[in-house]
Amino acid sequence: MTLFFSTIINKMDAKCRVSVPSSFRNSLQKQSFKGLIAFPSYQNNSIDACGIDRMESISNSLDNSNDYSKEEFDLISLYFGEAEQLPFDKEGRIILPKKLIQHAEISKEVLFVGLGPTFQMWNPFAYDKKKEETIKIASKKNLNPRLKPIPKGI
Amino acid sequence: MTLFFSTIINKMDAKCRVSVPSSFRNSLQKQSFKGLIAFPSYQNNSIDACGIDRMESISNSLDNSNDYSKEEFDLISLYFGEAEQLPFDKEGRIILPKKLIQHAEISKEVLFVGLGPTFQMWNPFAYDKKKEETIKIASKKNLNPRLKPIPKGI
DNA sequence: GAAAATACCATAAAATCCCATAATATCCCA
DNA sequence: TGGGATATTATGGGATTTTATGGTATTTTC
Repeated sequence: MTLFFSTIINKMDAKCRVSVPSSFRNSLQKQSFKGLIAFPSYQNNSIDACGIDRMESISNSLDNSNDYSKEEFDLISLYFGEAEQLPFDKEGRIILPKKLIQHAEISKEVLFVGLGPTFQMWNPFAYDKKKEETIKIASKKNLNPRLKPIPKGI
Repeated sequence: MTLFFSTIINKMDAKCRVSVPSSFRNSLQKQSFKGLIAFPSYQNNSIDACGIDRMESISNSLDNSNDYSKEEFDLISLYFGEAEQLPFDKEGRIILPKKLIQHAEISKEVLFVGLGPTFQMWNPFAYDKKKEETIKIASKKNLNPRLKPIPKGI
């Protein structure tokens, strides 16, 4: 299983090319499609992304399970429709499509943030704002990042 | 299951390299990612760390669970973003990123302390202070290490 | 043929490898 | 059990490779 961590900012050039951070790239390169799958997040101005492996397992799970609600099914279907398959060039860059750039309001810099099995791309400024908000809400509601018990006991 | 014990101090060099104590290293080397995952602790100026196996287990339980509110999920996502995946070099060292060095106020020496399924990295001075405080409070409240927690509000 | 997309090349900075050494720890056998 | 032989650590520094980022050339598309 591939997990994505950390936060990295890279530059987007005039051709809309961005280096995918090497720590992300290396695991994506090992998958059957050498690149990433990206879609506009429906929750905020960011781009959701993952490797083809995850898309395949989601697809399998959808195909084999009746436990998804109609609403979930519809949402996932929407995601498939809006997904873009972005291959790496020789240097490990992708080309960001205009639709996604507009959705995330990206201009010169792209912030990559790992979320475990997936990651996101942001306008760095927007990410900072989101981060502050998250912390504000968490402290107001007295949440902490302590995870609920881990089932297997690792 | 891997457990980390004991306290070891190692030197950090000019390239920010630190040897991970061999007793910690051996179990981490056996996991799918040869290295460790490190986060800034939200409770104090230390660095929390564990192996990839633990992260995979946490990630799986998150991915399959509906028990988290959106706010909790956002907060946990933040922590994934602040985590760093630090691979061993051939000598069994990691390179500490500046962000983590600053968070833990580390300069030349790194104290590793095992906490069972996880471990921490500290500035040795800060750890001594924390240790003293912990002992002071425990003796005042006459606490003892035991298996079951003492009910809150005592 | 013009515009867009893609491949190819170049470079500085950073990360990583590789080797060397000294200090420990561990082994092994009398 | 002792103590020399061997292996493993921890640590340092130079050499090499990778990464991020440009730019130019070539191919594709309509």
